Amino acid sequence: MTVAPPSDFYLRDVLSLARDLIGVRLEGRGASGVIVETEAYRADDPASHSFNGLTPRNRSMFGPAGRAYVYRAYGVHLCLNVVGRPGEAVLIRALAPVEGLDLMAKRRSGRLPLCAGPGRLCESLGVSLDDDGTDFATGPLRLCLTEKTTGAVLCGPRIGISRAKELPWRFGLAGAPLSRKIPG
DNA sequence: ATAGCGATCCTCT
DNA sequence: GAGGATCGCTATA
Repeated sequence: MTVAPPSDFYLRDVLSLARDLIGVRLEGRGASGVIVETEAYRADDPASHSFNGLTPRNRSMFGPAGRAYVYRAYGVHLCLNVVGRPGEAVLIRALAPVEGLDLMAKRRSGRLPLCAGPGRLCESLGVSLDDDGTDFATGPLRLCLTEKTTGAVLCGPRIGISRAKELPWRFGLAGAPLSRKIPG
């Protein structure tokens, strides 16, 4: 039995949301994993896709909370976000694989790691651009609070951005398979 | 271990 | 026309 987060789970400060998504299970298309790494992108944040206002690409960031914002990065990979308050979102950067490891490996053509990295986990879960705007309670990708994994949560600077690099808005579960180690 | 680089293409200026 | 919220391969140490 799975329990979706209450609707107000997403309607708080995005830093708090990013921190609390650590340990939550994400399932999609025959595979699942526990979220172990996230990044927060705030409305007043120069690194956020929403910083310059509503555009066709980022419209999901201004839509209802608790939905997906999926975009293509570097013309190659996909990245998956959880939408919070208007203009705010949490990038899912790594999962600890739980179910459907065979399917993940097949989707990844055997390349490792399976889910450490935003592009990798999208490939493992079969995320597509069509998932943009879908609801995490009822859509093809679901978040489950059941048996939330707990542990020490570290934070450090975000990865791969050129602006607001210094802000410690990346969160990771200690000891988990992260995309990159968090110092400290 | 770390660094460099190409892939690939869409979005926004 | 520039520049990515990345990844995987290659080279050098």
